[in-house]
Amino acid sequence: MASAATINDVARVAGVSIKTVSRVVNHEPNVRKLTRERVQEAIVSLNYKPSLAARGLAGKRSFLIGLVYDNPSDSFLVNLQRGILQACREQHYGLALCPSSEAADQISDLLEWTRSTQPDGIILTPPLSDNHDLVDKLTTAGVKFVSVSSAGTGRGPAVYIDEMDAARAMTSHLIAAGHTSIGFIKGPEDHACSALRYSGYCRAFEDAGLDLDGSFVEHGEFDFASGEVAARKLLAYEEPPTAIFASNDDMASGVMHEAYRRGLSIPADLAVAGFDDTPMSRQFWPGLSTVRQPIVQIGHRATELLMSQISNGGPVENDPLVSPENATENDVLPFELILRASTTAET
Amino acid sequence: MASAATINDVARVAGVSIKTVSRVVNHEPNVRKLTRERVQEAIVSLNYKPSLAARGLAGKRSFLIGLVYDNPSDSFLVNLQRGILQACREQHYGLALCPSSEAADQISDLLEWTRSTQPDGIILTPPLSDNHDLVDKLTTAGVKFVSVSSAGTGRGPAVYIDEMDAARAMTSHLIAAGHTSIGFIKGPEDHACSALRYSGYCRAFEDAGLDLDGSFVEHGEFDFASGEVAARKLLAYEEPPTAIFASNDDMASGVMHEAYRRGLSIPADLAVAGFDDTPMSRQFWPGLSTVRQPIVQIGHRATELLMSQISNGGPVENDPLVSPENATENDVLPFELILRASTTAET
DNA sequence: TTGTACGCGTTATCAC
DNA sequence: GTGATAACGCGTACAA
Repeated sequence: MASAATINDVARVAGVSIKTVSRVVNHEPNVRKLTRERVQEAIVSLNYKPSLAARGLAGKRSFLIGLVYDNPSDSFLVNLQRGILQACREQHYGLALCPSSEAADQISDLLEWTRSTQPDGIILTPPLSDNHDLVDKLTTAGVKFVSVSSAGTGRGPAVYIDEMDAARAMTSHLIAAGHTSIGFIKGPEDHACSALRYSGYCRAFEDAGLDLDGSFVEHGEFDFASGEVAARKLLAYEEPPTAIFASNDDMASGVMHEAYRRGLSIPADLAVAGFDDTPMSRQFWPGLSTVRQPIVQIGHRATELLMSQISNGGPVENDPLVSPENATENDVLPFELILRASTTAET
Repeated sequence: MASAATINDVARVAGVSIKTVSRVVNHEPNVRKLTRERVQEAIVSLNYKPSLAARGLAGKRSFLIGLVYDNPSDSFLVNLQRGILQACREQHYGLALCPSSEAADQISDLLEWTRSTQPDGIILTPPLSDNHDLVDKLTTAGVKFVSVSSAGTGRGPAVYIDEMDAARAMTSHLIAAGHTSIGFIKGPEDHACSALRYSGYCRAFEDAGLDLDGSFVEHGEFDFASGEVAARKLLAYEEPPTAIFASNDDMASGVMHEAYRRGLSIPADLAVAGFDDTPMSRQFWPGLSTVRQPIVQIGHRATELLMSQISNGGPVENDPLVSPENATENDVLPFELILRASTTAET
């Protein structure tokens, strides 16, 4: 194939200097309308595309952002990627993936990756975004980032939902349905959302003036197997709970499995609720009540925040003039309670 | 932060020329062991990482490969990425994502993407890999690629499983379990695997000397909703099939939903089988019998093939000297029949 | 408003 | 075996 056209070719065809072409390509001012049009014609006719590599070398930007993750659920990762890629396409950016290596030193690995790939910024997902040590090191290393995290720890920009409120809403729904004995399955400690979801569960009990029976709380690892194990414990009580709220859908599916194994019927004998609204939750029988996070939007918004950080040369400052009370309010996106048959009589 | 060390810094510290450093970094010959060690020490002490951008500019390679996809299932995409990233890490390559745009002209969009991102090669997934027009244009454009596809169309290297044989095996399993009336739900036409899986289903009937009742074949779109619709039709017959083989798990979950809605019990009243072994299939009640593709390995292998294509400067030739009969045999990976409770009496 | 000259960090071509 | 030096394609001073 003919080697691709360069900026020089465009300049020659348009009869201008490469600098002018550069101006047009980068939408800089100080170019006459006529000249701009001539250049644009040349660009089209030559099918010219700027080389990312050259731009990265010459300029300071690589036009690449990184997505860093550590073993998230499939649908979370895919939907996040969807939102990010959508925003990237709008801004003519590329996305490079950086799955955090399993055993090794995650922090230095990530730092090395940023040094060789040189993304203009990165998006951090839980539980990495909840790792203060990591976040601090990124900051001192001058790496721009945005967290997708439930922990508004004030350590840089973040996009998230109100996990506490979401868990409270789901628990309240169960209480409103008549349940007073509700089991809860917590997530792993290194996820900030685990504690938040748990506190939402507790809050709902307080709201309703109910006593919290601590023995109905089990610990899980956000996966199917740990949900099964936790359910086994919860259902072994003499007077087991009549509802179980697992703090994510995978664990909830484990609960359902265990319930069916014991011949229980859902929701008649046991109501089950999850969190995340994975595609699975709709496909189960009965459909699983759950909390939907707008993950695609979260990815999109996080990317936008990252972009503005990149162009401004620093973290987005809260602008007290614009929104005196809570300048980062936009970063908290709304969740949605999805009620299906696993907690309600009707289909 | 201190600006990152460059090849010049390394050269200075090691007391050699930059070319020698380059030789060491790229594992080229013609460097004395002693020199090599000195350079490596300098690299470590300076924490030097070559700049991808500069390499891309100077050399012809970008050290980036692209993954092109069009709306695959979450778990397929994630697992494929896993395998690809694993291989990428081994070869010090980066992965860039190219989700094929929805409505617009997929082919020219993809071509433009390759021209601006300049990956050293791309990995094509179904149904794009089954699109002859696309594949031809990539070939004439000189873009190196590997297909992840069931269609060994001879249009370039591909990695896949024997879809026909897999579907035949699953169908045979159902027949062996005593079913003679088995419904089948096909996938969309633009996926090459759809026809292959269907022919496997037919083959199994021939193998068993059974008559094929064509009226038990429905069409689906590889999603939950179309599985429900197809099941509704199949189960509406006066003498409905006693088993349904949906050609992917999402459709199978729709079948299970519809079965439960009608008060049928699985597998007693209706056996259900799927294809893909998505995580979901394990989490359903009862567990869904399905076919497991080694997707992670497929991604890994496809990346390896792409890499060798990149270094050899052309598609991997079949080497008749090494494997006279079938030089591309390695590219057909084994599938695995996963039998769970949805088709068998035992749990 | 436009153009010139230089540098970004690496690879590649030759000499030595 | 090793080392100067010229590309690679583009951004950015600074000059015009």
